[in-house]
Amino acid sequence: MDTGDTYHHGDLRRALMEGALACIRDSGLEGLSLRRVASAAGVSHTAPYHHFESKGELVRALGYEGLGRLDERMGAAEAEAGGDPLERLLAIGAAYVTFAVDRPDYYAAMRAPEMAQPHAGGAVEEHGESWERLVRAVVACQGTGSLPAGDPTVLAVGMWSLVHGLAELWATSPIPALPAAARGCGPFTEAVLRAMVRVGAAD
Amino acid sequence: MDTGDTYHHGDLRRALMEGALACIRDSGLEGLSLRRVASAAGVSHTAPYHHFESKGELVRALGYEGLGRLDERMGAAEAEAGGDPLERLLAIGAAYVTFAVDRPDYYAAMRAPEMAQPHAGGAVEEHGESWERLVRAVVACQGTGSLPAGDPTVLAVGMWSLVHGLAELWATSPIPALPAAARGCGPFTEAVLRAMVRVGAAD
DNA sequence: TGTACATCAGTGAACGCGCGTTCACTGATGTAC
DNA sequence: TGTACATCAGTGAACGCGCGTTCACTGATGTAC
Repeated sequence: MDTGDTYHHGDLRRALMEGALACIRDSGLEGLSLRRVASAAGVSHTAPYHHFESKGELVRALGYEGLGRLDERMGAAEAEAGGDPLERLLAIGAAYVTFAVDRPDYYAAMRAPEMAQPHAGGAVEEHGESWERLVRAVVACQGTGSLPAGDPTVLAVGMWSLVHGLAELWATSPIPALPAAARGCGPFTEAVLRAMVRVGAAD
Repeated sequence: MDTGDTYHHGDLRRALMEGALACIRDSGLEGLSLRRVASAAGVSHTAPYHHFESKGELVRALGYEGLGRLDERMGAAEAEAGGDPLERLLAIGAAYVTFAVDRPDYYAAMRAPEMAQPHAGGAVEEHGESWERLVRAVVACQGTGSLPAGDPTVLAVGMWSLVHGLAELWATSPIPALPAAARGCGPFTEAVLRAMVRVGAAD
């Protein structure tokens, strides 16, 4: 009960990851330091090395976890959206932006330089499942004619860029300055996505 | 001729900025250090303080210069595109992506945390001229019916997000991994923009 | 159930690093008379 | 054209900082017999 609190910590690995996320939330990815994380977990600054080979490995662990969470959110949103392919596509996109906005900690870790380390090939490959989910959704839309025919990966890149950029703009805060964004991130995102997807329509 | 090379340097301020850009190109924004830049310019590491109050001011100088260059490029592309509003809009967007891809140094500086410093309100405000250029282009498209009616800022945010995200994806290198991107950044970007702008069209 | 021992998960001291920044300085340049 | 002087733009030594990482260590835990 004396040393029990810190020694043979229940799950220090987990605690370190949560602490690191909090640290990123507070001071950004560049403010993340192993020493800070360790001290936040109430542990000496060398203790993390029993759970992560290096700082980079911690970041990578967070990044991969984030990728997983993101894909879960996208999957859940897609399922909730019902049967219409375009609605499903929009739901996926909106989920991406929402995730990035309310989990900036994971989002930052996912895009950390350390994530490019293991094998160059990079993010699309890491985002493998999500990317395939997106392509599938685009193809489905093409099937019902709600998106024009043609190379689906080109449209998928467009959609990916759109939500990625939107998330980025929210994060760096120019968007909240817009009057139209007063309705909040979710609704505004949906408005933008719908507007973009209707572009060129006869209306 | 002896000390002439370094002492009362022709234009050390400029040399430092160029050195800093090179440093960012080589090792990214987080690899930028005043000491490295100074030594690359062949000058003691305290010399920069006669030209910049702090490291942050250097970064900000680069950022604002980058914003200017970007807007010039967008303006030139727009003018070259001729009279059709949609072509002009596409040219603006393509110029954004191209700039980000071939001047990653400026692009990084523009999005540096130091740029948020002066007044919260942020990037859209800094991007003031470019943002207005974009909105004008969108309104023109709505005028000729090549974009649907409605709040032009929503569409402008969509376009901005699209090119911003596309630039980001090129930079973090998932895009080059796509087979469709083999044709190169410029043509691929144009294909994506055209595809997105045709979404929903009767085709 | 006890004992011996390997392993695990902590500790604190120490290392070397590059960094931004301050300081007192000095030599070159430009200007007023 | 000369001289005196202010200013400008460099210099090198020094500061303190937080960082990642290594090291030898120690006490707790789990396991084999």
